[in-house]
Amino acid sequence: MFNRTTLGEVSPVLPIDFLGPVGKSERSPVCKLVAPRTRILLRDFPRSTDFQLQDGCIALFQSLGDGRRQILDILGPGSLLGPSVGSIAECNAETLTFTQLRPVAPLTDPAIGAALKQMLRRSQALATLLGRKTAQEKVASALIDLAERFRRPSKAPEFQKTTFSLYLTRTDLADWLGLTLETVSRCLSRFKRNGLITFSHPEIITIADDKALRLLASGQPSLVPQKSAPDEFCLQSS
Amino acid sequence: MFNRTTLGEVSPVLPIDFLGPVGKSERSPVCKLVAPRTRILLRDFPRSTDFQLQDGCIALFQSLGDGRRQILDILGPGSLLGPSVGSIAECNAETLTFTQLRPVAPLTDPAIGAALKQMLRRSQALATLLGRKTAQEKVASALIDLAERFRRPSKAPEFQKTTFSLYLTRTDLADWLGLTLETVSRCLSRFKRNGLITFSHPEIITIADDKALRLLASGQPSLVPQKSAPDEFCLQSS
DNA sequence: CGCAGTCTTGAATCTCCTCAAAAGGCGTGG
DNA sequence: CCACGCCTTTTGAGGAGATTCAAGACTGCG
Repeated sequence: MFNRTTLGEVSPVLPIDFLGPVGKSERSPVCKLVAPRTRILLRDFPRSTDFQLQDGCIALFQSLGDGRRQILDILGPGSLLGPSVGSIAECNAETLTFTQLRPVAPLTDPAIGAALKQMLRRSQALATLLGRKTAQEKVASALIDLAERFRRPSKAPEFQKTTFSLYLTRTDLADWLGLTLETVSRCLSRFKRNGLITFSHPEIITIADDKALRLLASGQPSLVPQKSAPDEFCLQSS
Repeated sequence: MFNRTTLGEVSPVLPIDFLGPVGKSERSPVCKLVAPRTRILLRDFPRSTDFQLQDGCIALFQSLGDGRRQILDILGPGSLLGPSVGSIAECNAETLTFTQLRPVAPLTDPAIGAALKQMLRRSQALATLLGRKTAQEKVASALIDLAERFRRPSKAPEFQKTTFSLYLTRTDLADWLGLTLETVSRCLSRFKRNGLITFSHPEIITIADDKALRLLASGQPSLVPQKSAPDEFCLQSS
């Protein structure tokens, strides 16, 4: 039935809200719980169904022959994963924490298109980050992105400093941002020193100065190119 | 009718095989010929039709506020451009040479999905290039990609060295590969010195040693990540 | 308590960038 | 035809940012 290792398919450790045991023969579309650092195989399963991340975090990545790794995206709750949208490129996926995957009904074409557009937009933003941002800007951008998607319900609703759990290690961040783990660590330390963020545990980050951090992130790609703007052409059918 | 500048909509200079004049009131789906370095507006035209590149070359790019630019893809003959697939992200487009755009009938959803997947695959490959390849590897990768897509019918079919016209300037290459124009120029000079490529005009490149160049390009992303491979999980519904 | 893992920090190195000048191509005009 | 200006490309020298190498600190776990 499985032509790949099935280890880790169902994690030995279950969180409280686990929906119930999953057996091979079961048909009901219950969530699968996957342990941290589990490789998810995207290729060679054209007949597999798609999944949606219920909870947790997954890294999509490509590897170069000599071990260099580039994380292409960090998937959070809501993200889709599967042959319709995920097995597109020559890439692997790995869970970064306990992750719940919910099987979803076959997607309609428009839904697939929408999901693909979302992934493409993020991929393009990553390319701009990788090609044209400095280390500081990269790390700031990453923190803002992660904070928005993995924000924790703040226990003290008064001050509203965003806190989130950084499922990525320094190495993961480095592989995502095209840096080394030392550079990432140095940037984070610097941000901490300068009061942009705070953390006592290395993996629980609090945004202390959201405005300054966003400024440092060098903003999203600007829509009005500063370069010489010669002729313009409206993309319109005759 | 046009709420943007129409300059450059129809180039004043026509190549021999131009299909005929294009008038504003014309309905027939004839090719549009666009002059080099013409900005093509992708946003704000949701009702516009899609186009297919008949001939020529277009750069898709994003700009950062301070003028930094990242080229996200180089489109060649066959590539689609338009609201269905092109106006996705916050990006602009610019022709790099005389370019013919052919209006196409509204795409079916599966066709849009296929086009998006193709774009996503290329975008992810670019991210890996930007994040994890050295300058030399980047330039070598770019040359191989361009050679495959813009190869010229070789006049001497005997030796079969691939020659292609490099529609990109050194600056364009730099903005695509996350480098500076000087670094690009130095890499090209080095490749020339080492016999990997030849060129007398800076924009007509001949691949002299395809094998060595591909080796230098550090290959396509490897499918078997070298990193610690812990558990694996087959993406399959119960 | 001690070990293994990750993270932090420092010093030296290197790749790539910045600044600068010179070379080459191309069109214009004398 | 050649001189001139403009633009892109090439090449060099120096410098900055990120990497590499290495040591030490912190955390969790047996």
